[in-house]
Amino acid sequence: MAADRYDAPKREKHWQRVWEERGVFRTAEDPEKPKYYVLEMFPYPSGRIHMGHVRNYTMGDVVARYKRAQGFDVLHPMGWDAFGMPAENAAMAQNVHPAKWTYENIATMRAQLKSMGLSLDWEREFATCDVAYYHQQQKLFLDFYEKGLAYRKTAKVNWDPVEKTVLANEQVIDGKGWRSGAPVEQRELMQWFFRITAYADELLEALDGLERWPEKVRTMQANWIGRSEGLLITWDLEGKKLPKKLQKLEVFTTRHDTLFGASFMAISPEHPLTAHLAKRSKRLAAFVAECRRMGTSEEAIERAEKQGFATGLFAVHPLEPGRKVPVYVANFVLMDYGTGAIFGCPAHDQRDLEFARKYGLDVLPVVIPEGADPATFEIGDEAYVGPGRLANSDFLDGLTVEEAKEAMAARLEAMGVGKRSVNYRLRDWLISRQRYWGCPIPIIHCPDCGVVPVPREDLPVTLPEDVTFDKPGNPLERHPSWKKTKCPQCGKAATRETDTFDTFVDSSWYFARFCAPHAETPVDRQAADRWLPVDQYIGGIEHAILHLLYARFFTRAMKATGHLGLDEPFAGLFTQGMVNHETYRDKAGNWRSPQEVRIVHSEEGRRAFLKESDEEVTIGAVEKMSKSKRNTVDPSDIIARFGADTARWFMLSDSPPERDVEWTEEGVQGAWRFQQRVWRLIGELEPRIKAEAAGVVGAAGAGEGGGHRERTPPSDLGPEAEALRRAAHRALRDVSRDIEGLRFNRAVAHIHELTNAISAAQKSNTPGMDWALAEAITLLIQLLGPMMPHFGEECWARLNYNTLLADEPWPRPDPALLVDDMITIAVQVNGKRRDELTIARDAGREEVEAAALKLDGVMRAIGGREIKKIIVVPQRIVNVVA
RNA sequence: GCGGACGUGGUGGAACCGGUAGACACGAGGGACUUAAAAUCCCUUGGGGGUGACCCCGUGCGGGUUCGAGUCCCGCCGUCCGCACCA
Repeated sequence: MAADRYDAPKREKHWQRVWEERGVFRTAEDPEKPKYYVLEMFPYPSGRIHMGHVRNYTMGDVVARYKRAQGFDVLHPMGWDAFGMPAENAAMAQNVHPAKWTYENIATMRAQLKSMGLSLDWEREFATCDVAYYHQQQKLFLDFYEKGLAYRKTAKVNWDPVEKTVLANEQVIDGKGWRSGAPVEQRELMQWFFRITAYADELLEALDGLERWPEKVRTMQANWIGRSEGLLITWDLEGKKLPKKLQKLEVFTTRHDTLFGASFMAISPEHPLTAHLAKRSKRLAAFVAECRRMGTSEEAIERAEKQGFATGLFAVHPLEPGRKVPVYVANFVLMDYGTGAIFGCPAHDQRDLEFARKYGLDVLPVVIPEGADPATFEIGDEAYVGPGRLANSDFLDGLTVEEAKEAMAARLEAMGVGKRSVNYRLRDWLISRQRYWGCPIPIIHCPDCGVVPVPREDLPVTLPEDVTFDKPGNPLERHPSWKKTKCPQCGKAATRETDTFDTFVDSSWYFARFCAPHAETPVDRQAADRWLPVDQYIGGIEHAILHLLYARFFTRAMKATGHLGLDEPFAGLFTQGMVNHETYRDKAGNWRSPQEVRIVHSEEGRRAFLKESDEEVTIGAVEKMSKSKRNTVDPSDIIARFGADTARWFMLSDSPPERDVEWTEEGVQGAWRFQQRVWRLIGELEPRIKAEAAGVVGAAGAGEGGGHRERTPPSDLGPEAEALRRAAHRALRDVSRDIEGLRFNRAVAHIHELTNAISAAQKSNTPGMDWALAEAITLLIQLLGPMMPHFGEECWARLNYNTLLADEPWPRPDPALLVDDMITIAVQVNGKRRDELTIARDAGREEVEAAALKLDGVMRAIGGREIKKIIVVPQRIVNVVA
C-alpha cells in the first residue's frame, strides 16, 4: 500500500516546473478569444503568507483555471502592495533599510505563492514601491492636480509630539500615540487631498448597477457616502455686537418641517463664531479646550454627555420675528458636517431632547402621530421621530411631514433665508503622509511661485536611499539635501514636498496597470479597454469601504484625465470570510500554538494536551488567526507535510466561501485522505480502463484543438454502466454550475459524490462498465483539476493522456444523460410524506394519481376516509387531501 | 441607537421558484483485516417509541398564510458584522 501513496510535495514541484517551462499561464493576448480578468487583492509583503492568502488565492485560482478551460483568454496577475509603515517600523527596530526589508519579504512570499501552484502570469508582476510603478503614479497625480481633483488645504491631524509624526486614527489609543505613549495633539497642517466628494453622488448612484457585488458592501458604501437632502437656513443673531460676517448663522437641517418646534441653536466648538466669542470669554475658551481634549479620544466621545455653553446670543426665528432662541456652543455639534451649526428641536430629535432637558429648554411637539390628540400629546424621555401630521406650526398645520418639508422649503426659499441643499457624510480623501516609505508627491514649494508641480520630464521624483531611522520624524524632512531643489518656474532655491502618498493611492489603480505593466504611460489605453473591468475581484471584507471606494473614485478620475474609458473597475466582487482556529491556553494562562498541542477525543469530548509535558490545556474560542493568540498555522508547514493541493482542497471544502472557515487538523487530514483515495482508485482501475484505451483514454487523449472531446460509448452499455454515466454527467453539470457561482464547498461535495459513485460501480463487472468507469474517472480528474491542479496533472498523466490537464478544454455534459426517464417523487397524505412513487417522467396526471393511490403507505394513511382533493405537481410531488 | 446578515444533528454545512429536511464532510460507535497499531474496507449515527413492517416529534421561540413552510408574513429571543452625536 505504502508504495501506492501519492507523494504530493515532490510531485507538486515537478508540475510547477513543467507549467513554468511551457509558459502555460502566460496571458495569451488572443483577441479571438473572449477575455476574462480575475484578480485577487494583492498582498502586503509582511514577511510570509498566511492562511487568509491561501484561501483568497485558491478561490481566484479555481476561477482562473476554470475560465481558461472554458476557452477564455484569462488575465490573472499578481503584485505587491509594497509601501507602508511596517517597513519603516522594521527599519527602526532592526536597522534594516525599508527597501531591503520589503524586497526580501517579496522574494520569500513569491516563493511561497509559487509553491501553491497558482495559475498566475508572473511576467506581469510588480511592486508598488518599484520606481517604474510610482513614476506612473506621479504622472497620474499631476493629471489629477491639473483637473482640480487634487488640492491642498489645512486639516486637523493627530500629531505625536515625541515621534514628530502624524498618526492615523487607529494609531491613537486612549488619546495617546500607540508607539510613544505620549498624549496626541490636534494640529492644523497643510495637507494634500483628492476631491472624492466631487463624485459623491455618482459613486452612490452607480452602486445600483453593481449587480455582482454583495448587497452588504453596497449598503456599507452607501452609508459611508451618507447622502442627505435638506435645507440651509439663515438666522439673524442678536444680543451682542458682532462683526458683520458673523451676524448671520447658517444651519443645515433635514427636518425643516419642525422649524416651529425650535427652541435653541447650537454651534460647534470649532465654529468661527465660537472662536470669535472665546476671545472675550475665558470660560468659553476653557470649555472649548475641554471639548478638544475629549475630541482626541474616539472612545471618550462615544458616551460623553451633552454639554453646552450659553453664549448670551439669541437667534431670531425666521418665521416669527418676535421669537428668539438662545445660542449655545455644544460639544456634540461637528464642525465638518453641514455648517457646523444646528437648530435644536427637542420634541423630534433625541440629542436635542437630552440637551433641552439638561438646560431647561422648551419641548414643543409639532409632529403628532396619527390618532393622537395635538392638545394632549406630550414628549417624555423619547423624542418622537415617526410620521404624523404637523401641529402648532402655523401654515403647516395638518400637513404630513413630507408635505410640510416641501411647504417650508418653498416658503423659506421665497423669503431668501432658505436654500435646498444636499449634504454628504463622505469627506475628501486626505492623502498626505509624513513618512518616508511611500510614493513622493511630485510638487515643489517655491517662496515666490508657491506650489509648483514637478515638470513631467523631471519625473520620477525618487526616494533617497541614504536615510536614517534612528530619530523620530519624517526622514525625508531631515535628509540633508533631498528636498533642496530649484523652482522649475523661476529657478530660485525651492524645496520639495516631503509628504508621501497614503498607500491606498497605490492600490487604487494597480488593477489597471496589470493590463500593460511595462507601458511608458500609467495605463496602455488599448490594453485597458480590452481587459477592464475586472470580471471577478476577490478579497477580504475589510476593504469593503475604503479600498473599493477609492478604486471606484480613481477609475472615474482616470476617465476624466483620459487614462481609462469606464467608470466602474470591478464588475464582480466577492468577499471571502476569514480563516479561524481554536485557541489554547496553558495553566499559567499563556496562549499555546496548535503545533504545541495534541488533541485527544475522549468520552467527555475533545481535550487538548501539550506535546512536551502532557499538561492539559484549555480549549478556547475559535477566533481569527492572529499572532497575539498564537492560533496561526503556517501555510508552508502544511504544504511541506501534505502538499499545496491538500491545503487548497480543504480551504474550498468546508464552509461557504463568504463565511469564516475553521482550520482544523482533522479537516486537513480529511482532505489528504480524499486525495489518497482518488489516487488508490485510479491505481485499482488502471488495468480495467487501460483495456478500454481505444474507446476512451486513447481517443480522448488524441483530441486537439480546444473544442470539447466527443466520446462515443459502446452500444451495449448495461443499466449499471448507464447509471454511472448519469452520475458523472450530473456531477459535471453541478460542479460547473457551482464553480460558476463561486460555491466551492458545494462543488467539492459533488466531486465527493462522484467519487463514491465510482467506488461503488467499481465492484460491478456488467456490460460496458469498464468504459463507463474510464469516462467517469476522466471527468472526475477534470473536475478536481482547478482545485487540486498538481494532483490533477499527475492523475491525467497516469491515465495515459499525453496532454497537460491545464490545457484541456472543460468537458460538456451530454444533455441526454441529465434527464431520467423514470423519476421518484414523494407522495404525501395531508401534507405528510407517506410513500414514494417511481414513475415515468412524462406520466400524465391521471396516471400519477392512480399509481399514488395504490401505494401501501398511502392507503394506510387514508384509512378509508373520503378523498377530497389530489394535488399533483408534475415531477415534484403528490399530495392527497383526505 | 441606526443599518444589515444569520439562527438546521455532536461539528462544518446541503436543501433551486414553497414540494421526500439533514446531501457531502468531520467527529463518534460497532465490525473486518492485523501479533498489535496505523492505513484501508463494511455497517450505524437528529430525538423518542415498537420484535417488526412502521409510528410520533423535530430547522431559535410564539402565531399566521397554504393542500404543503427550514423557505413566505407578523411578533419575540439570540448571535455576528458595519456605522455610530452626520442635524
